[in-house]
Amino acid sequence: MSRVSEESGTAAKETTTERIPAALRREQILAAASRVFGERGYSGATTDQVAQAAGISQPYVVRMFGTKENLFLEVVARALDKLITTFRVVLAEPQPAGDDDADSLVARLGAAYVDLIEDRGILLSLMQAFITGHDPVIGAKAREGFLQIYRMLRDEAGFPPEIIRDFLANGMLFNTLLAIRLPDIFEDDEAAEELMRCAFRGKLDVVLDATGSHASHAMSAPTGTAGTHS
Amino acid sequence: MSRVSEESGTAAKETTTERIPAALRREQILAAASRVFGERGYSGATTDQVAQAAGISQPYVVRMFGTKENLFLEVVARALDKLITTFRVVLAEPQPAGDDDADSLVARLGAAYVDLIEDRGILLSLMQAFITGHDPVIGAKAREGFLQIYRMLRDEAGFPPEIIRDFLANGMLFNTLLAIRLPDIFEDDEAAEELMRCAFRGKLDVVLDATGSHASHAMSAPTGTAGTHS
DNA sequence: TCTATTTGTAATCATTCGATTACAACATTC
DNA sequence: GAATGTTGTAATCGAATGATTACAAATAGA
Repeated sequence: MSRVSEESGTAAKETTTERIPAALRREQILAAASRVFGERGYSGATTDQVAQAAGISQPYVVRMFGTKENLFLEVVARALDKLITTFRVVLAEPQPAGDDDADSLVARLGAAYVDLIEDRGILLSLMQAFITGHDPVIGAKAREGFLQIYRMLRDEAGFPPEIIRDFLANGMLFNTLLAIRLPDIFEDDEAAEELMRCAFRGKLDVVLDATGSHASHAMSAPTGTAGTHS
Repeated sequence: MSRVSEESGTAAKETTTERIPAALRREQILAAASRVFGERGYSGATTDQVAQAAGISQPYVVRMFGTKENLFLEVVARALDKLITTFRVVLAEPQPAGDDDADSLVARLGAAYVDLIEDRGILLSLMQAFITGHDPVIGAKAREGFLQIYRMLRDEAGFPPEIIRDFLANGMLFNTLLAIRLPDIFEDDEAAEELMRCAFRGKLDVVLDATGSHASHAMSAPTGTAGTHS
């Protein structure tokens, strides 16, 4: 795929180039960039790939955000905001009476985290930022973002360090399994299936759905959950 | 830093360009590449950076391995071998009588994993491979490598899936904390310190040592462990 | 309608980077 | 001590890519 804007491509992209308000176009670019950066990483992604995914020209992407780095930083900031907001919503919910505090709250936060997979690119863009810790600018933002999550879980959720550590550990495993594209081989490798059934539990369908890896295969618990419940 | 081989640089590199047997030079390149790829990732690293870290010219690096991709794949394969071997050594050890099986074995495997930080780049190169799962070639190798670890923990260590999941989760968190360079701000951020004390436990010194983040600071348990015990 | 602003692209530039080529210096063997 | 192989680099090529420029077309405001 070269640089010329050949209409009608095979990959998913925003078709039809019309005049759209800059603010809205900006959102489209950010959404496209989130997917592209999440997949290829900061260095691996190109502004042209983002442009094609957004259905516009490469110069427009660059002019809208000044630099590729600014675009990535904006994507990461948005992803972090979305994550923090999602957690705060869960924290604001009344906990289902009868459930013990911490244990159930952790489970609900974890479920909310997994559900973020629907907004493709958010989790992976964040992970890509974490992995780019060597970069002076991106690294600093990544560290601050990671610690912001930690402080939220400590100061707002009231978790002790050990609980937070385990929670973050599961999150990083989830990110890694997504990044390595393990869902792609769910049906072809028994070990992959076993690990993912164990790691994703009731959210297995959500993950396989979002990653486009087959459709139905349940076989776990007879507890409802037939279709997708986003 | 351009491309000409200016002798006497500031960064760590293999000085003095002498004639060295190809097999040995190959090892030097792999060691350098492990560090560079671990830091910058596959796309972010350049063959020239590897060459400078190895103290030789860029064309020599390319000719020795054919392509940058081959070099990365070799680095990752070596890292995986080292990891598997390390785990097998732990499994072959007689468990300290009196300790319950699984729990202590997990702890010893985890400690061995953290100690791999001494061989800089191994853990991060593996993590960088995982995160490059979108690439057809690298991704396939990464998935297979990840599953190889899983199968080893299941079939050789005899762990149930839940134990393996928790073990891998802690490993991914460890990798992420390293990649994001959290040790760099150990002294500057209380949340970072708290999280790392909790996540690294008795291995805190080993990590801070290996990452060059300050030297002594103990303050945890009065249980020996004064200096570095590699 | 005339002008100014906004929204967009084509063309292209300058740099970076993986790879190739050609060649030099050293070592080994007979 | 030539001949041959090994170890290494300088020079450079071509493609990729982030960024810039110049310009076109639509839109809004007077």
